[in-house]
Amino acid sequence: MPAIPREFDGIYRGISEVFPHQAESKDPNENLLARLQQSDRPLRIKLGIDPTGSEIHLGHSIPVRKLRAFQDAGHTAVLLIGDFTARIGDPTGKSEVRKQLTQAEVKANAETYIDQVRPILDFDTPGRLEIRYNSEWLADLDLGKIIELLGTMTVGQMLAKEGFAKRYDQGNPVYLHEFLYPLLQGYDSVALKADVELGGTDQKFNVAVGRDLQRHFGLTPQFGMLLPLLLGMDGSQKMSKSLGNYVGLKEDPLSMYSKLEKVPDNMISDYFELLTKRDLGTLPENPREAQKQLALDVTGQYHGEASAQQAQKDAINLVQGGAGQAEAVPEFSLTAVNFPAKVFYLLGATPLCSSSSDARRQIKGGAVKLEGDKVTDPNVEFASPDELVGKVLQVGKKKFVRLVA
RNA sequence: GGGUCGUUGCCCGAGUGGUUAAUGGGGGCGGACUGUAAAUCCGCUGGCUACGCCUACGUUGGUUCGAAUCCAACACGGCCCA
Repeated sequence: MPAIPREFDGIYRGISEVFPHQAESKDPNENLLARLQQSDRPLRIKLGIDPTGSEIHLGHSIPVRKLRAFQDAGHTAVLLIGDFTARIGDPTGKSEVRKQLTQAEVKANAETYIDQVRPILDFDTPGRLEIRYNSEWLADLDLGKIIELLGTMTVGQMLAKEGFAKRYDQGNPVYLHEFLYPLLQGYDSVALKADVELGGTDQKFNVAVGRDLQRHFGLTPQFGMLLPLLLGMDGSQKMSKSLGNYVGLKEDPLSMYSKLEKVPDNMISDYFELLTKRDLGTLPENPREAQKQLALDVTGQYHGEASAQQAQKDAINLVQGGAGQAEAVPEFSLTAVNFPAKVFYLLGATPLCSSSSDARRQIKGGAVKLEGDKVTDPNVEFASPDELVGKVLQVGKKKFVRLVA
């Protein structure tokens, strides 16, 4: 494929696939590069997000960052909140049916989403951002229209979609309403007159349906730009909240930094490519050093450089100096604890342990320290908060809490 | 609608009347090691201010001294037939 002109570096960085893709073609309907160069108006770049949870993570940030790259090139980011489709549940990549959400949940989620992408997108330049909700056109779809949509696809085409076929073959339930999802997402592209739709590689089918529907309704079909799925911190599965291998955009600087400084070695380069603007040719040889720079860069994007630097210092102190060194240790108020209190009970009350039973186990396992001293007896008792205030309670190497009144 | 099989702890999956908080694996957590990692080795992995008590094997009842294990109804799902 011909070299990508430098002004499109940001747009073409780290992508997985663009389709349709006729690299040699000058036809703006077959070659995104040609479209970008020939268009006399800002293109409409669609990114749909389903407000199905309240927290978004670095994996979600990738297409959002791409959206920003388009904004910076003068195009219009159309952030589509799938408030209506969220209530169906996208079956993509799911081995089972997703639960349906209530309207209130969806609305609350949508608001926090917008808040979380604020550091990434350009909210200020006029004409660069459009936030839309698909209930706007989906809520009142009449049956005739729905049947028209259903009529554009065959069952065979639907089943060609990997998730469906697999679930069906494995004898798992596939519900009819799930067939509607790709069609509705595609119809969103019709309603928004999207020129490009962004999505993870798992969205290829849905994006392609969007093209078909746009053509069906007499519009120019959109381009699909697919982005790699970010692997989670476990290095083996895609980042997702339910797998617990994620870094949330809302996390405090210290925990964000701590997680990122230990991304598996084989993922460091991908993380730099997808989450930063760093020139990949300049990465340090030493993986440890690279991890630190990555953590600093990404944490800085969400919390500012100063906070990121502080997080780095704290992370080092916490591990090397043990308790008490860092300034950013989260505090835990003893007001929620009844005295006299035994250590295991106290520990169970903090976020350090999931229960008092768990606390006993951790103590037995030799994981617990109070102000640097190992706790071995779960039954040692404290008569009043006074003897605890200011001290640092620790479970394992990285979980700390400073006790306060 | 009919027939048949299935439903176990975070997940998968043993267990078919009596040390059963329930074999095993995965995941998670902790310890050693290390690069604050990976790999490896070891331990833990329902709850309760707790040497005892409580809740757990889809739901609700039943049979039994005693059931996750037997029976019935219901719910949900798979497959086959219509």
